[in-house]
Amino acid sequence: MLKQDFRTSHGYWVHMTAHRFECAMNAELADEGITYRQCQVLAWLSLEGNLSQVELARFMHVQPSTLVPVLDRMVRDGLIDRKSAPDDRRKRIITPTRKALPVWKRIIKCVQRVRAKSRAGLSDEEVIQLRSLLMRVHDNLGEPLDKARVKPVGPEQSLPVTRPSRRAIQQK
Amino acid sequence: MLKQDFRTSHGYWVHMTAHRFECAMNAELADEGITYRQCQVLAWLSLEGNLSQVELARFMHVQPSTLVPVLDRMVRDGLIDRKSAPDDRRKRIITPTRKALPVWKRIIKCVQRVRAKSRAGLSDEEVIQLRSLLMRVHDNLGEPLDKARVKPVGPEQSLPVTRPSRRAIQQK
DNA sequence: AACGAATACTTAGCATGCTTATCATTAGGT
DNA sequence: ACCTAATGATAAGCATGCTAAGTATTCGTT
Repeated sequence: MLKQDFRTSHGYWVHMTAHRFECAMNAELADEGITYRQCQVLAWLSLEGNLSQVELARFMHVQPSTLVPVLDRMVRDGLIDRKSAPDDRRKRIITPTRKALPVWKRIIKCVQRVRAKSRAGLSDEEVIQLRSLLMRVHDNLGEPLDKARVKPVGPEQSLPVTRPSRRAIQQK
Repeated sequence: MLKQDFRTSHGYWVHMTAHRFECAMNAELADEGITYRQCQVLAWLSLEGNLSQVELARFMHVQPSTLVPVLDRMVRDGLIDRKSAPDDRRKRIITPTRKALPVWKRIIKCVQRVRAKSRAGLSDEEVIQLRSLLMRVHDNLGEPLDKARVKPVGPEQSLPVTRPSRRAIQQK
């Protein structure tokens, strides 16, 4: 077998680091009885307000069908509600329940702990540079599945904001 | 809901970039009828030689039980063999078949394409710096589950798991 | 040598992911 | 208005992930 030491590649380290982030988050979140993915749902709802399932899926860059069982469990656990939209009866609007707020507050603490731990020993400049390099690699890899999903039709009527402007993020 | 713009955090971009890497690899590998995870199995075998399932799981940083269905499918597809080890009949040694070699050669091409695409516009120094920053973040986040798995040779090895059980979460 | 602990693998159950197909509803063109 | 196409949610099938529990085998200590 041809040897190929991928451990020297940046892709390998992106993968390993993401894995550690997710494990660290899951370990912190276990006490809250919530998973990493469920926490992301609450995060996007807090940032963007109530969303339909398709909108939420687009923000999270997963398929709408992937979200169905995730949301099912969150409804079961009383973290969110699914309400039919009056203007379009196909849509189900996802809304955090009152019970979700205290959970979300504790989640923010978890995130801050993991973030602080992860950047120990790195200067502010290094963190910014890491983020900037990652964003460039991210953009290089294109839109693997959005392309097929986004309709390039017409005068971009309700273009559902795939991503925020790069500049807005940079200058923070 | 309290707003918390995680899109400015390096953790978010690690996550998003890893996702894109995996999608790009899966798209390339689809023609080979192989998945990202299966390709990693061949990669580790090519790098470390034949391994038992536990050894392979350790290299890949997944649980041994996770590997069972992955290896089942690879045996089914004729990519690997599971041979009982003569010295320890509990072990099953994983070996790539003859059929796996040409697949592996094409996989290397896929990896090289994705890697080249991902680092477009980045200098060698920037790639090295990215990798170096990722490794520091990776190390900061510690050993989320290796700790329980790697025997510290000490007297305190019976500690089963760090994470609480699913059921304990349910009844929160 | 005997016996309890550790190890290797498997199985079962849950939680994500994806693709493809289906159903209901809405939108668009004639 | 009418018919077709597009859209939103779901369902079904496959591929990973994890934990927990079970079986077979080996190790370590006595």
